[in-house]
Amino acid sequence: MDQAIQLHQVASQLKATCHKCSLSNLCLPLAVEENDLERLEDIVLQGKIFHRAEHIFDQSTPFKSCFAVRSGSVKTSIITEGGDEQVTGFFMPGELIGLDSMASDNYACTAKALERTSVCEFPVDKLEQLTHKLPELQHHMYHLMSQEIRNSHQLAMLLSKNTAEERIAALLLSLSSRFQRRRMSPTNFSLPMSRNDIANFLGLAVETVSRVFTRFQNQGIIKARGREVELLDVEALQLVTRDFSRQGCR
Amino acid sequence: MDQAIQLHQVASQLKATCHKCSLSNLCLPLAVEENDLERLEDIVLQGKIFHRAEHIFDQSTPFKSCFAVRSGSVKTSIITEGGDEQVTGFFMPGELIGLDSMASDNYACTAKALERTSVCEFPVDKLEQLTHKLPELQHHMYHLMSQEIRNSHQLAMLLSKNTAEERIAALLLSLSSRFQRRRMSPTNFSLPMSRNDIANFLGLAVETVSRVFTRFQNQGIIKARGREVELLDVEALQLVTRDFSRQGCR
DNA sequence: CATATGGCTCGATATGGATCAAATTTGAGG
DNA sequence: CCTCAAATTTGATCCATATCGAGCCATATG
Repeated sequence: MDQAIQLHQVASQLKATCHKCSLSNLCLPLAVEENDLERLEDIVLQGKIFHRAEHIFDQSTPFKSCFAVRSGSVKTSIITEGGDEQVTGFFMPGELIGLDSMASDNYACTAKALERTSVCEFPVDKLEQLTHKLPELQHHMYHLMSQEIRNSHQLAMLLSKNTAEERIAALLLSLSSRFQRRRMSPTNFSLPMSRNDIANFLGLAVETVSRVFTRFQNQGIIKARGREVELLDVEALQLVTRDFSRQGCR
Repeated sequence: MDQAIQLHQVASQLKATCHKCSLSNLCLPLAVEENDLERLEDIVLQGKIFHRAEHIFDQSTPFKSCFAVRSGSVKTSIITEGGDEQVTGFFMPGELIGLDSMASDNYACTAKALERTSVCEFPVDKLEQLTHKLPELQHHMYHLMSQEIRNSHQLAMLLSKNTAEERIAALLLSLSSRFQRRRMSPTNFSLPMSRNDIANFLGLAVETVSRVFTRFQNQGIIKARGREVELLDVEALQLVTRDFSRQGCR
């Protein structure tokens, strides 16, 4: 086959289709007028696939792009000089990764696919140029970053004031509402991350996470078999989290 | 005196002078070309004074402005439905408050002056318009917000993985470097916040904070009389924080 | 098939820091 | 200088969770 034609086909495949994306109501396009969408599509590198455990980017390598999750899920974490890992977030479809890196030349964390995951890449230089032209998009970026700060504060609060049960209930409810946002079952889903990741993220020992899961199960609040979770009594979970707002924590 | 003249004088006093501000190398003007500074000055309401314990803004009231600290210091905190307070940050001269509120119509937290404090007010609607015109300023805003996310992650890390001693050492070092940035003594300063605020911020009991202070003192690492602190052995402090980076945590 | 490996769970024990109670210091008014 | 309230410190006890040890299951490997 003619190589030029082949290249053209590849280009067409890569050619973005934010228009058609089912996540456009969550992701960046949300902010953009229909007729400006093409401009966003011009800069995005769409549909990159990563397999389980593959790195989307690595801490301390040159910061180039933000990434939106299209399908699958991603874990971000910081590796300290001591070699400890701290999970800083879990990202689901429609959510944007890399906002914590815009303050420096290098990525502030490592992003790893938790399963087969498809992402859209937004090169920051182009993204910044574009937000400069589209005030709505700029506003949306501020919005997303601000939300990220708030999530992070909520997490800090969870870590500093709440018990193991409260933390885990909060995480389950957060995941639940994020599944719901994507029109999936809010009570019946499969956790993309291991108990280890949960423990690390919530500042607990794996054993504690495990124990709380079984305790919840014995109380009839959830049903859990491995990563498959069913929330049997959402109100009870909300009660456990007490004054902890549902949308908090990531 | 003629009222018109009087008003004019007030206006002149309020008229911004980012040009002359000694903090312009920390604050927003940093990003702005000399000849664009006037435009920033046009939108800023400069030199508002708040006394100790006065609120600069309140959680859940309409979000209007970000504030830069000019002198003094500010504490931000979230009040949960249960009535608990969670301190989310301490802000020193040159630092910007309110970035966590840009995602919503209301302030996400309450900002309270810890002492007699002067702030510059940046109405967000105008600030956004201006960042739209000045790409450098937009970039700087991204930078600041990203830094805030990172600080918040660092705090979460501190809260989830580190001991009481490590947390307090990290806070002292953070304050130290922030004083240094303002060309003040990095080893001899007075804490703007109470032991209670420190405890709340670091997720500890007041008693624990107190005990760690005396322990550090007995070890000859610091000297503390009330809020006056002298860091006698910075290296020892850094050693305590282990793998915790100095600029982290706020 | 046997063995290794990683993820998860369970029980027993240890401990850092919370909590409770009380003494001491500091600071603002009068 | 005195008084009262608030902030800080100190001491004694308690508890949630880490830690250690071990077993179990599923999947991967030689």
